[in-house]
Amino acid sequence: MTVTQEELRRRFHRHGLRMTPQRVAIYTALVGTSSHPTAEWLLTAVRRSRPRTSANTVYYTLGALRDAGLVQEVNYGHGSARFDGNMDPHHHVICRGCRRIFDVQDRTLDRLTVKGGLPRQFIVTGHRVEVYGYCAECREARAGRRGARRGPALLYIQRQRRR
Amino acid sequence: MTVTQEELRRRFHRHGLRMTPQRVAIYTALVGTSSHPTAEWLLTAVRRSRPRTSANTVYYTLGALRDAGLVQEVNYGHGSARFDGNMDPHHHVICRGCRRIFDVQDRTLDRLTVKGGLPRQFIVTGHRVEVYGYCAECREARAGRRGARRGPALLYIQRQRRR
DNA sequence: GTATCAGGTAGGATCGATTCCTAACTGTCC
DNA sequence: GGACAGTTAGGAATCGATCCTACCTGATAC
Repeated sequence: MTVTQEELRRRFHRHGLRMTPQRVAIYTALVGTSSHPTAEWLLTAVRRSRPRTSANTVYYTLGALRDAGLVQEVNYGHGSARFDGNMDPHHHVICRGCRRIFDVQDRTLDRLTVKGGLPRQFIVTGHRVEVYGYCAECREARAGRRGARRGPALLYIQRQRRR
Repeated sequence: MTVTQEELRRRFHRHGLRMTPQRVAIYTALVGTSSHPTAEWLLTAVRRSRPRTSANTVYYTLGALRDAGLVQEVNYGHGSARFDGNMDPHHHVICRGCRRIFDVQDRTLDRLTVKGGLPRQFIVTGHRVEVYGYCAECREARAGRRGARRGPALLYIQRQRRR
């Protein structure tokens, strides 16, 4: 997705955010990818055009964009926070192998009914459906070591060794 | 929930886990609460009976229990990982104010159909629904500063009449 | 156009959760 | 009872994220 300079100005202005080269770079990089990048990925991306950008700026900016509702933070544990420039209603499919996050646009998931008891007087502001599994690339790697674990596979993610 | 010594032995043994006092303490503490505690909370709990238990042991044990499928790790970003001794299919309600996590048991949420395109050849192993909002205690604190941000209406859940 | 200044940036220090490393310890099985 | 792989403790190291501070600069008013 691309955003015109004018639309960019409007979005930033609406939330009282200054339009600096760093912010424009960070925001457009984020809106321009569907890869749900980490702050570090964005830092690297931004440094291609502005090598002296600091990590601090990326965190500060992402925080500001998040608070303004221009961007959302999606965390599934396991290391760094991920960010998503797509603010349209959508849910996520997460590969347990490579940890990639894919988008799913599905109207029916946007409207769910909770029958089971919510906590008393709980006000619902939103919800999110996460689908877990294995992408085409990872299913093969997994096919080898089959049967080692059976599981209510749902709801748990194997931690990846940090390298 | 409580677990007999015998059942405990069976569960540990099934996964080739040794039954040490530390592990028993950690596991029973986790199964005995519905508060989705952090590793640190568990460390404090365990140290009441075994003061010399190290943080490392808690992490190591939680990792082992998680990998064995006896426990699940539930992360919603914001600091420490949370753990859940409840392995029955259930979903979570998260208060954006105090960050508490409540359980929701709802059969209909366990069976969702994703119509929107999943990535090609993606194998689904599970899913989870997270409901966000504000608990009774936090809604008041929030009532003051109303209207500052409107949420993306997209993700909303219809609340069904409580039986 | 210039001044003004709150908001933004850089860079280093710090924090906090988690993992790594290593040596000592101990359930479990034979 | 002995052997040994799995565990534990404790400290060091790592890494993402935040804090602190001084400097800088868009945006607005003049």
